[in-house]
Amino acid sequence: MIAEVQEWLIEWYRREARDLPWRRTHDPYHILVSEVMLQQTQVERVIPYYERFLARFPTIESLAQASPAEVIRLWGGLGYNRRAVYLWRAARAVMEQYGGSIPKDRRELQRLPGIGRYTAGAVLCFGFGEPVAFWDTNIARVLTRIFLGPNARPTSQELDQLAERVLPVDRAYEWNQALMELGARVCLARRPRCGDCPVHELCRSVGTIGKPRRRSEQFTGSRRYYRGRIIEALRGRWGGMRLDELGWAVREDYTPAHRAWLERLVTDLAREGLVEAAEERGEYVVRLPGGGETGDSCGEWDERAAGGVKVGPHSA
DNA sequence: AACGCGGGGTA
DNA sequence: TACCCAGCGTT
Repeated sequence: MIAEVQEWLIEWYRREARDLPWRRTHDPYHILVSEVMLQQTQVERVIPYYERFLARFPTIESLAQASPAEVIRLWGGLGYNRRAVYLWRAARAVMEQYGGSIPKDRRELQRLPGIGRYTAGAVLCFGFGEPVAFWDTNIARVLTRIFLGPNARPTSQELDQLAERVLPVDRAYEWNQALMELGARVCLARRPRCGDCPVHELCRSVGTIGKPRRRSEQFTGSRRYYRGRIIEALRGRWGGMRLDELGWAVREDYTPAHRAWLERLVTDLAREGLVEAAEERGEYVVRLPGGGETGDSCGEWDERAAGGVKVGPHSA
């Protein structure tokens, strides 16, 4: 049963696989960039960002030498901006701790910022060609449906064991890619297209329907929305912005009465390394980290020279 | 275990 | 409008 699923699914993948740019490389750095971008983000949206990012930062060293501000700017529109900071920090860490070579070890990979269980496994398998088992939401759904049935609710550990048990160690790359390809195009969460599935004859869930999603909350006007607006406003401002100026840029009805609200957002963003808040000439100025006149266009950005996260006075 | 984190495409 | 989406870090 397992061997048949492996055979049919991989055969289907060889015939049907989309020609995605990260499937044309085994460079661990390129794979890492693609996997971080693909976290919670659709394939079609990632493709142009992936191409642009690697055109600007073809090596992990070039990424490590950039300012976080430039990486955040290049990330603009992709969403989850913290990923840009994590990726940049990971590049710095690889340069400093591993001499520029991404570690070929699961635990060491998972110590890097922004790299969790899934991404570490994907880098090992797709970058280094290691026969490792791992799972994301797609793989979890596909494996659960095929091998456990429509009512199964496996724990994380059970999914680890299942993925491990059904992994064909001599064809791990194609197997893992095939599972994700099937999950993305056929074995859909809500409406699986079992008629198009290469393993529907073997699947324990064939013909069943996915469970309804939980309602997504309102985005416009949310905290997330304004965080995104703040980063977007700062992307076009190399000199930074005064706090009130930033307030006007992110909401039409801004008044100084909103200042405490805005300060809270800015200090949280600063703590996460997405912005830099500093007092300059008596003004409270916010900018992307390392994006000021001191860094960016000329040479390597130095974290120590920037002095880490600064937060200006809370009084007027 | 629960929560916060973006954004654009599509029905 | 509401729904969808190759996770991770924090609490």
